[in-house]
Amino acid sequence: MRRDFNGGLIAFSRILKIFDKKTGLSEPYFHSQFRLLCTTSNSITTTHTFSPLLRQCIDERSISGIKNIQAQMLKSGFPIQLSGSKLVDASLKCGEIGYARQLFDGMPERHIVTWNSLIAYSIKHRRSKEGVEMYRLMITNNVLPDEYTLSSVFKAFSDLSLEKEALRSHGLAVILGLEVSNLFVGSALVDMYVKFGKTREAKLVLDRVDEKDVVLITALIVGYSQKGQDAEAVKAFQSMLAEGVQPNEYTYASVLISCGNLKDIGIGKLIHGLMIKSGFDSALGSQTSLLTMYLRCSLVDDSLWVFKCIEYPNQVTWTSLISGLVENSREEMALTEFGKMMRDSIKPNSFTLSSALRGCSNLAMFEEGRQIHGIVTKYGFDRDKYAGSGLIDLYGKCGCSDMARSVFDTLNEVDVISFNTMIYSYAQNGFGREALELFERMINLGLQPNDVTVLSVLLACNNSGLVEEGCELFDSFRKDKTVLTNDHYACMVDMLGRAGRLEEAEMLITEVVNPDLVLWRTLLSACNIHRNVEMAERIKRKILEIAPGDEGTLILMSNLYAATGKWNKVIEMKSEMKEMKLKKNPAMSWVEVDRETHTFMAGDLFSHPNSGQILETLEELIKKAKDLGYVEDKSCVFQDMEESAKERSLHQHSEKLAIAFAVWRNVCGTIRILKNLRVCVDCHNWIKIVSRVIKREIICRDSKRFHHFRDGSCSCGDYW
DNA sequence: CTAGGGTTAG
Repeated sequence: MRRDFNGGLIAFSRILKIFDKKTGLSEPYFHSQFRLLCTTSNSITTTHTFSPLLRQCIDERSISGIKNIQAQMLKSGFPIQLSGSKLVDASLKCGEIGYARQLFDGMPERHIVTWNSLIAYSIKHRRSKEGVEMYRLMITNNVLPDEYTLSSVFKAFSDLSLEKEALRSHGLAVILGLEVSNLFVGSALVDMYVKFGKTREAKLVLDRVDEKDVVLITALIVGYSQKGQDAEAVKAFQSMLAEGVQPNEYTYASVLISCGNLKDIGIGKLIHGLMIKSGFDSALGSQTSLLTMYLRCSLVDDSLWVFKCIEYPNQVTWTSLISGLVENSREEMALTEFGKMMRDSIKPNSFTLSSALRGCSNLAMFEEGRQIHGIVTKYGFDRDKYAGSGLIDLYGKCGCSDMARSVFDTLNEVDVISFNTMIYSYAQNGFGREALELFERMINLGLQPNDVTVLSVLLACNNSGLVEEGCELFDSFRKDKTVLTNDHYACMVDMLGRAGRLEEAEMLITEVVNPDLVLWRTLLSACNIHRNVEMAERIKRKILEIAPGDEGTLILMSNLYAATGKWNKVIEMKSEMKEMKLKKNPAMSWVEVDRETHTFMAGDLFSHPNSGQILETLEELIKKAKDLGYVEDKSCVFQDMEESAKERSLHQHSEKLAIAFAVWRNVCGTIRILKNLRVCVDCHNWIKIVSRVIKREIICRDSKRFHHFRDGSCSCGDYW
């Protein structure tokens, strides 16, 4: 025993010299540690006697058992602090941090393991604040942190964004030599800098660590991947292989996400191969990332194959599949998979629900979307901003901006994206004033608008004929040095162009560095509306330089020539289109009746099973509309034909067929139809009157926006 | 007796 004391003394004084020099810690620290060494070496027999009993208490999670043992310890004359760390550890393992803390506070001397246990437990159980407070207490009590303390406390610093304190403790790790020699400390540091968003610092730490292992390198790869430095992530992965460190499921899980972001299917498939070879292709986390990678690269079939191989997909796996399918325009399949997920009793989260909702809104599936709204409510995500923006998007795209607004108003937290979604809902439904009001509120709340906000606001002005407001806003955005894209310019060109300010619109395009097809075509379409053949021909030449034989351009020109009676030019355009083997997109409309979608094509009177009843209803509707003053507007027939044939062709437009069908099926409430093209003037006039005839609201979503027809007028104010 | 990394997102 004496020798032990001496050995301990020598060792401690040696350490003390080093510490003194580097940390300035004082003698009392040395004495306290030394006394602890003596007492713990005395008490070994005691703790050993109680160890099996404590283990039993832990197994049974019995805190009363622990208190029993504590009482016995006291009775046998041993002060708690001698075996306190065991009791603290056992209490923590029973989940009783309160009692552990009570024990801890009653100990006049605490072994470092006791400190570490409490700190680690607090941080692991989302009580980082308490963990850090303990850590500070430890320092002020002159207990020097060790590798265990540091590797847990760094996580708390990143949780609480305590960057300054983190740097001080990093310094301590450097002084103690733990940064380079202990992998736990090293990877905790790398992870911390990653969470602070400082991948450069993380890399510097990694470089200093003596012998790198898979966890350390993976922590860095995760950082690159999450910060969008995807090329760096792949590079780190490659150098890891070169150094002979074997990746594991965590490594694959994150590097594959970067491959997906890079859309680098070559390296993605190579890594898939490595995964199979090393057997990590059966780990759920890496399988999920593999699935995501294939979906990001638009290889839907490969991703479905991966999914089929997964035995027990979890919430994240399903969510990844559903959102990826929606992203790849496979909405129907996404909704089917969502149904399967629910049948498998896998709980959805707000990501799952917002993806499923996006699937519905892309297809304007109102009823299906309402069902999912029910699920949102059931799982308590009604006020969640992710699920909420899915709902706002759904109701916006189904033409119900008031319902969208009531969702928006109940959210418990709003951010730029919730505002954007709501402003866009107003914009596409033509509620410009409401959109602008919301935009102002967003600014007052101090939220920084992004490119989507700017586009939504301009679109709102455009769709409501608020040309002056739109121009003013656009000027202010330009002055603010907001980054304006071609989409923003296209919106302005459309706004000015449709208002007949064609020269101004053309001037605006000259500002754009790289004017694209859409921009010119927008202007061309404005020329079409205002029958400006001279300008249109000029624009047409410009477009055909960028995109020879552009289909949309030829169609627009042909329509313009038709509208101005230049039939020989029309024939010229048509033959050119024929030569290019171009066919006009057929005009189509959809209507959902009893959760079933029916499709109608212009001029197609016979393919629907109920075409007889539909035509009968249509004739009746046209007759009643005529009684209220409907007259065919033949200016939108772009073919050279007899007047009566023109009328017949107008009567066969797809939206008229769809509405007739909905009326025949006696759809209750609002009739909602969808169109792939813009609604024509004649149909617009007709639907306005029909809404009065049937005393029902008709909402029509065309390729650009919504029209709400009610009691003889339309929400667009005849401006679209 | 105490310690480190991952996958879903409007």
